[in-house]
Amino acid sequence: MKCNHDLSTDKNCLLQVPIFNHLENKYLEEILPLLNSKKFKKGDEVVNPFDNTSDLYILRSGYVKVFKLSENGKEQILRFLTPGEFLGGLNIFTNTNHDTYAVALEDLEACMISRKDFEKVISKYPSISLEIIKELSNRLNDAEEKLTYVSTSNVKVRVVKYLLTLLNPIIKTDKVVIPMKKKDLSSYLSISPETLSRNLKQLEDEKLIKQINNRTIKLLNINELESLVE
Amino acid sequence: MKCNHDLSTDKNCLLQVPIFNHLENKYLEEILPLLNSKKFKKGDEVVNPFDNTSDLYILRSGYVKVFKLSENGKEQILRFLTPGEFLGGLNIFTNTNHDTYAVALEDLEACMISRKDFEKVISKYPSISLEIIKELSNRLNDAEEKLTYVSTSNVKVRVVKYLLTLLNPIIKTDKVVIPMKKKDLSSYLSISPETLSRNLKQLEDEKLIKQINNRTIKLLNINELESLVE
DNA sequence: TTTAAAAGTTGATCTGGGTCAAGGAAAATG
DNA sequence: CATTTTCCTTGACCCAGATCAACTTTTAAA
Repeated sequence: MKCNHDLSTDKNCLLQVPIFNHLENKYLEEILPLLNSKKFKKGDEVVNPFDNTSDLYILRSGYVKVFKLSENGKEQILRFLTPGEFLGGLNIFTNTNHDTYAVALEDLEACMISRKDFEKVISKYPSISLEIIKELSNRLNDAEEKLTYVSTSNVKVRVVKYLLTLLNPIIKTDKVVIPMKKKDLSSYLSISPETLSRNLKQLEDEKLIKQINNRTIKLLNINELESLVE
Repeated sequence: MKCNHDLSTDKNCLLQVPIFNHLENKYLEEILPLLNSKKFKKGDEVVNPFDNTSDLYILRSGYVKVFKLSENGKEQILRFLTPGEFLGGLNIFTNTNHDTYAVALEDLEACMISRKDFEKVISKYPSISLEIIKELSNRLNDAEEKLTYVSTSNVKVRVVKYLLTLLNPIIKTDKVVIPMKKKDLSSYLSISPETLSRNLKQLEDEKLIKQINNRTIKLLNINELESLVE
């Protein structure tokens, strides 16, 4: 985890990120010196509820899983973060410990800004707050939607719904790639790995999908799949 | 959980509400004229995903349940709002339809501020954004914690955990009052009404609680209850 | 106050999905 | 590269909690 100052890429970081990239160039120049680069290796904890740093990270490259642990030690994956998204914010914003972990799923680079500096930036540029509010609103809705599915829909519906989210709306293809281990996917969907495996097999038996390899799935009948989830 | 404070004026409404009450008096005076009072009868929909108004409501008195409906029509209660909390914000902040409903559980009064006016207020007083960020962060954490419990803990643990949240940390008493219909509680806990009933009975058989009446429960052994949920 | 409707309880029954175990596939490691 | 470790799959089994039905209690309406 080494820190360095590479302003050109830090600037790319700002330009890439929704919470900053709406600002005018001269303002970005002001924020730039406050950023530090930080690298994490696959498996590193980016955030854990026991460290007391309350810095904000902005993901520049890589892939992060965010999860909680229950009292019996089971992992519930809450979301995956991709470049451009921020993490570590919760504890910053509320000053309370939220028992949320974040682990790098691959080597990754992040821009870090300290809590103190971030508070300065926010109060100077209120539009950043609005972007954060927007993002938090969307995360909240996702979480509440997920809670609703888990409590009211059966596993098959949830699996199919997930597969359909993988469809790229631009590139018209019926092949989707699961961007994580199936073990992580099963945690994300709140089911056991065995049940995920069996459900995919059943969908295959019903000629609705074809598992090309471990991560790639061909959707054979998208209309039929869509009608299953509503 | 009724609020006993007199919130009969719009100004009291501002003073009572975390997202505004940190502002100086002179600023409150400025915001005051932008507020409209609005009353709802028990059962009225305060927010529904199909109306296109994106006003913000601040609850002055009464009690609101916020929920989603699944594709099979089942209701998942997400949270209950008490005086001082805001609602309607999601659609304001993100401009997308989040399929969330809010219904008055009793007659209630709210202060309403239009989206346009609220945007003005926010950009003038950035500290309001910070309060909203704080509240959204907490709601997000609650939702994600709930998702974790529902997927990893059994019903008994969730019921006991809920009962313990009803303990008032100030007034030392072992009697708690469930502030809603058991039907709504079971939806909130993501279980069936029958299962809730049976679990409460079982806790009574184990001499851990005593059901005084439909809504009042005496916790007979708080330490033991706490150890059940870790 | 009576009546109707909704909420809550209890018993009987059933099943979706969890758990355990064991073997095969993939991925990390040196 | 070979080897070790982790991941994935499949079968056998089981149980927590849902559902259905009948009855009681509470609440709302008239």
